[in-house]
Amino acid sequence: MPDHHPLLRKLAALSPLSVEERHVLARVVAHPVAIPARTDLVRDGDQPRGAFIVVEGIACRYKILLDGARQVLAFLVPGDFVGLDADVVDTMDHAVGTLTPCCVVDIPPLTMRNLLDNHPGIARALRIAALAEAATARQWLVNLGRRPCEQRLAHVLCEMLVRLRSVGLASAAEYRFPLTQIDLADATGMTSVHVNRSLQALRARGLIEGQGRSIVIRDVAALEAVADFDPGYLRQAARLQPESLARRPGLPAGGAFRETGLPAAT
Amino acid sequence: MPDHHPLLRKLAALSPLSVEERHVLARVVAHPVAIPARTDLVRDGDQPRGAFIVVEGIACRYKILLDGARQVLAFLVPGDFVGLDADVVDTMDHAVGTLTPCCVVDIPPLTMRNLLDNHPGIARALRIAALAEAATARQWLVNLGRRPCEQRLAHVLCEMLVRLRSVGLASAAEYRFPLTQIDLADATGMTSVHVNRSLQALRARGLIEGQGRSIVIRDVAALEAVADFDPGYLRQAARLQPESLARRPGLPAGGAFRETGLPAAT
DNA sequence: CGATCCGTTGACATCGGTCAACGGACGTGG
DNA sequence: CCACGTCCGTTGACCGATGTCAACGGATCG
Repeated sequence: MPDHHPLLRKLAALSPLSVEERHVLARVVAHPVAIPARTDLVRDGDQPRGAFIVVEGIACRYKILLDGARQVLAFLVPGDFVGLDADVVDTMDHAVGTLTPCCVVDIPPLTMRNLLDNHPGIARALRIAALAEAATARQWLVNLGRRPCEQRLAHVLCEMLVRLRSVGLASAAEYRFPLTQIDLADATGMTSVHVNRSLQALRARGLIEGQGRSIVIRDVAALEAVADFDPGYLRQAARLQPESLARRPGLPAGGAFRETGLPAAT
Repeated sequence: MPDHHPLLRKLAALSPLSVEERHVLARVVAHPVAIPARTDLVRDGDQPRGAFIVVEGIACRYKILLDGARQVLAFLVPGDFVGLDADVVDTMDHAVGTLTPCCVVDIPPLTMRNLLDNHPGIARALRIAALAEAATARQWLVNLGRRPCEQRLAHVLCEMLVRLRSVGLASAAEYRFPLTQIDLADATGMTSVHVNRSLQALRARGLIEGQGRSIVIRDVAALEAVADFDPGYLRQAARLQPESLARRPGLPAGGAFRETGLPAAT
């Protein structure tokens, strides 16, 4: 049973799967559909019908503002799952669309029910995957809110390296990343012009190579340092975090949040 | 059975609760603990132990960067629940702390299990609440990535109006909001100086009143228009969304994402 | 062979950040 | 009760990062 399907790789890394569960997943994933680039998979305002898995290519969650600006909310790479909660969501608050040509597997609601109800290992793995996606969204909030542009880009590139590597689509420091600079801009809250210049700056610093279509990271450690990147949020593994100070530093010590044991009140 | 407890109000609005479930919740929530302002409830890197509910005051999820900058990821208001997934999260990737003095109810893991396993209505409501929180995070991504500062503030103020109103803590257009301009800045990716000026600009436009400690929205509709605010993401109700265009407008029509039926492949 | 779309570059504008100062509110300790 | 320290809101002057506008060339595709 070859384990190189991205979904299997990803889920198995999150929670142990029984042999049977692997077979079930392999069957679910057997018949992908090809979707051209720049095609909506789910539209904003839709009522979702079932779920799907990205098997090849890169897609994204996104929103369009009134003035037409687009914000990319998350990248979806092979192995990523959309629609875990389709059963309780009555209206999508964002869209999902392909950025490159993709292969996608559709999962009808009944299949979904079966996966969740009869295969606890799969259910658990999918839940953890959803938590990792939420953690990624938090990282992006930090990225957009508090990091200068060059660092934002570096962070996204680091994240994609780790995520693609975890499904076997990147080597130690290199991967194909056939996105437009416009796509990158919409993910990082920048302008495509400025993405271009910031990318050049990263190249000039010797941190990356490649002309956008594929990325080579010259010095992974250095890029992660620049980006303040900690891959911990992508796995669900223990790791060490810096002290959680309450206020920005530089302020007198009194500003730090105190700790609370939250004495149980029941 | 008075329904004015924020948690009950909130959950009952999301999913119908049986009388018994209301009683169970009322009991869970019976003994809140007072926590001073600026105190961590959960630290970044912690292993979460159980969950808790904010019953009074305002708290937040946040992260501290290497350079000490803080990004607020979400506000937590009375009725908000933290730690639904404590059973599968081994390490917190962010902290949770109070911004004002709060009352909080601690929920030990066993109580949690009981709620989720034996009270489907509660389980469902909590799940929907978690989805609403995720939707809010997406709104914030849009806010940080694509909106100018004044609009960001307006959006946050609109959001808080709706959220506080839904738990009975705001009138039609007015609520107490005892946050620091620094807190607001850390939530909107701005500087406190600029928050100050932007707030003044909103006041000058006649959109809001009040000196920060409490907010009066002069013209709710106008503020929502400025903010491009659609409250749909906070409830889980049907609503209409603008067309989901793929590319920014102004570009030739060809750029729009096509739609896909995703022909089921099983 | 023409349309597009994308990456690239330059000149320029501006939003929002930085730095610094000050006053008021509040709390604390003498 | 007063004096002091701290934190917060406010303002001004200044600056820099990033957006805007515009142009151009190469690649791709029909």
